[in-house]
Amino acid sequence: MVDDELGVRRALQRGLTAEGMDVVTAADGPSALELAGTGSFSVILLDIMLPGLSGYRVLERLRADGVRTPVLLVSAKDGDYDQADGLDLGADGYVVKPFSFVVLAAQVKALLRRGADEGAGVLRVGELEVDRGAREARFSGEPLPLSPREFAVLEALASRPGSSVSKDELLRAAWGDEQAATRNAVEVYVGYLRKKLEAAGAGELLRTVRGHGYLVAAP
Amino acid sequence: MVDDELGVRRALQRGLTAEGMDVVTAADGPSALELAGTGSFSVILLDIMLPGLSGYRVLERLRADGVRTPVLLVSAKDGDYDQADGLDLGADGYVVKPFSFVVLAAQVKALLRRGADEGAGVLRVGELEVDRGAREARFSGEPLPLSPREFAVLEALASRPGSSVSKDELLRAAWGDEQAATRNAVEVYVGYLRKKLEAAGAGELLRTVRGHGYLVAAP
DNA sequence: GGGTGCTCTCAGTGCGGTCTCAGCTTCCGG
DNA sequence: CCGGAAGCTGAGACCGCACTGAGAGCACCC
Repeated sequence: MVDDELGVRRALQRGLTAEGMDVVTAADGPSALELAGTGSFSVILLDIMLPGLSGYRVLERLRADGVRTPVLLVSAKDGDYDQADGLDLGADGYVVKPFSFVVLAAQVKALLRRGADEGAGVLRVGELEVDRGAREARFSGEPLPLSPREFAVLEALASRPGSSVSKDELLRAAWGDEQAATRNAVEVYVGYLRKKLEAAGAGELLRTVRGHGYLVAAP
Repeated sequence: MVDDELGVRRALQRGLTAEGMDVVTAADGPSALELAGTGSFSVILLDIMLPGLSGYRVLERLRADGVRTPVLLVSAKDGDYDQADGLDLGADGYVVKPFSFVVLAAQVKALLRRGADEGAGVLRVGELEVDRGAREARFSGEPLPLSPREFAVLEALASRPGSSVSKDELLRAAWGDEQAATRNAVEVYVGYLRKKLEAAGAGELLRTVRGHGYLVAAP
């Protein structure tokens, strides 16, 4: 957590620690960069109003250095700085001072949760394995050759086993942009996946939830 | 979403709908209270500057009535009203006008996510299970094949077990828009549900409350 | 330049789902 | 016991969803 005011650091450290988090603080941009560069954090809470090196600059440098840690920006009350700018620079959230601690904690938790999901190595659903690191899928040990797009769709589905994922969510997860393709593209790719899954013996793994989307679950 | 300006309502409704949310609007305090009292919302977006009954009062009444739905307050730009007051009254977040839509959506999503965790997955009424994640219903373990509309109706009923739900509320919950269909459609779908429930052995689960609506309760 | 694999759109098909209508049954007050 | 209102239900028309095969466009590789 990066803030130049001692009082803010103390208060937030106490509050977040009470929520079960480990908190490390920094008071200025350079030390924040140094700490963040170690890559050993799950979330960075970054004040924009810092003496010397502003929070924007810190964020910019971090992203330029390839640090992907989620960043929650904290801004001063008056809107001289634009939230959209921060989000464009790669921030994952934005909180305006003075903020409700509950909301702040909720945002941090949401980012933590997301990070925990993304970081996981191998997803398993029944006999199916989705190896996010190797970008490879296997069924009962046998490799399952998938194109990049097919893999992305399967990954999105397998990350929420037993839960239905809508076509719009799949577009967002596997295409990145909801506008990039039509819903029919999703149907086509589910068709491809099914063909390959059935050939591997995974018949009923990928089910249709009519009117909503699809889900993967062990039979 | 409660706001007295038609333009704001339209803009937010379009934007939030594009984010995949179902939005119902109200223009003043009393109708907001009436709608919110049904308890069928995940988040309430509440403008403070309302003619007649202010947002603060609406919030106060809601909490006094035991409505726990998360509330995101929206204030005018100048700080005549204090955020702390709103938070003390039981608000879960605060956004200052003029706000960035991206930020507003992010806050709403954060609240939705939190609510989704709490209200997670499976509603249970006696032997009946309504799995919101998989969009599937089960009775004594056996899957109960339902069409999307049937599922939506059952979900709305099961989310308030033992409590009568009016046909208009069901229209709002399962059709999204009160005008989308007639009340007779509700009767028809309750009929479909009853047929399938009886076939599964769930006889008296779905009862009629003459002159009002329907309710599900364990026998 | 031809070949290959991937992506995505398009148009067509079949079927399940949705919803209205009209007639019927049930309920309840008088 | 009657009549009207509320609720129920079978029939049927319409519609849009899910799926599929064909193929165009594209990048990459010999």
